[in-house]
Amino acid sequence: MTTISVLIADDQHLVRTGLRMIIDAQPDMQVVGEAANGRAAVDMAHELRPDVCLFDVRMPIMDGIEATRLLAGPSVADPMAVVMITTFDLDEYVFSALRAGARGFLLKDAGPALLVQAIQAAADGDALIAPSVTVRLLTALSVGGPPVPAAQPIDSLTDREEEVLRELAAGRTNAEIADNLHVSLSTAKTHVASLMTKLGARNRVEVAMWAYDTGRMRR
Amino acid sequence: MTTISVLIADDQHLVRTGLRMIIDAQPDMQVVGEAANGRAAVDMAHELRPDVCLFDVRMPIMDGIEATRLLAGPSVADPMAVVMITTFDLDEYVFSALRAGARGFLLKDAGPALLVQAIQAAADGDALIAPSVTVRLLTALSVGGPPVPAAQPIDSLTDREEEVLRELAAGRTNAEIADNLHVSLSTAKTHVASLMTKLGARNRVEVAMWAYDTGRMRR
DNA sequence: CGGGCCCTCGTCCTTTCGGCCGATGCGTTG
DNA sequence: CAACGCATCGGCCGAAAGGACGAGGGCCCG
Repeated sequence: MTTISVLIADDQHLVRTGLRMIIDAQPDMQVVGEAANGRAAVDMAHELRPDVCLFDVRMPIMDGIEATRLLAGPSVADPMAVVMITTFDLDEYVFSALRAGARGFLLKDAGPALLVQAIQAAADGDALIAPSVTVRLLTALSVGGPPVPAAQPIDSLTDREEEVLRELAAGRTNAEIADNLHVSLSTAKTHVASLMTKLGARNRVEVAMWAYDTGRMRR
Repeated sequence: MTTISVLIADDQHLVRTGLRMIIDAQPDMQVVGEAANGRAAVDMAHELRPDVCLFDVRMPIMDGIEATRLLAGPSVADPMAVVMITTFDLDEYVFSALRAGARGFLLKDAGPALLVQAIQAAADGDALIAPSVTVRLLTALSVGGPPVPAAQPIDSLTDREEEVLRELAAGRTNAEIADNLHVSLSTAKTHVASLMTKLGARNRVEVAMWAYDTGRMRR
């Protein structure tokens, strides 16, 4: 029996610690690293070469999906085993995660036992998906249409856009955003417009929702 | 040295387990119960009488604020020590939580050490608030106006308003809401207006945020 | 049966949003 | 240096949102 090394990436310190304690409590598993964002997670994964990566979907700087793509994507030579965790069970995430090469997909309301099983499965080269998620998968597959909705990478946001996004998601008007960021109303509107375009949102509410879902909101 | 008994309430299983492991790892603390929503938390608190309650703000059925009010509110004979945890550090929460009688307020990205300290403080009859939250508190207090924004219990929403709220928080426009609920644009606008009034929101984005924060949105 | 709450719908008006242009400057990169 | 991305700003326009009203009908409760 070999010990399974695990790398954790989640932007919430308490969550990381909780996951670590659950995993370290397993006799054959050990957490070898923690990262607070996707960028750091990718770097650490390259350095530590853990048996399994445990990534949260929503993380600042780089989200878990993108990190997974870089570590286990189709074009990666030596793909790693990545298990994704998310608070939200939105379809988009499941598909994106699996497309990105994830070997597992769990919801945060899963039990510790399922987490351990998922890690074990990923280490074995298998994959475990939360039952509730699987149902959605199968439903989507059986409904027909393209097996999996086309991927939309979402252009990465510029620094300024991230700032505007936070303001917007706090319920600020364009005028308030302009004031807070010390720019003209025109500029604020320009940034908001490009946000909507990049995210494919139809209005600012959708942008705000996206900010919440992907963890871009200060929390 | 007496052992501090702790009741945990969070709707996410993994988070509960993580918190439990952190707390149980302390020599003088022990988790005596877990609840997945506010209603259950209040019941369990009455039954178990823990030294400290650790509540998440966002929970289904009944949120952590309301649960805190029932256990530690001004009108409670024998108030309990409640520490609140939240992903979001929106001002509304801080004030609401403290008004509801909370003895602590932490962000989920706090470290385990801070969590332990906060529980210890609450058990001692003290209170610990996350530094980053404290800053906001002091700022709000120094800005002037009423020391703490007047408590607004938030009139309970009508059934129809709840429906409109869900539509709105999904990013729908007034016209779309009207169509989906089979009412006129005027009616949809009326409901949205009353939602904003009741929630004290300045625009629909704030309403949508509130829907997310209070767990009214699917997640 | 009156009063209150809710849902419904309407009008009028102002503000904000969102789209669509073009333009300047300033770095970085090839 | 040229090209490009990014941030900044402006104007214009129609659509949407939001505020302030009034008003009718249904339903329940005292």
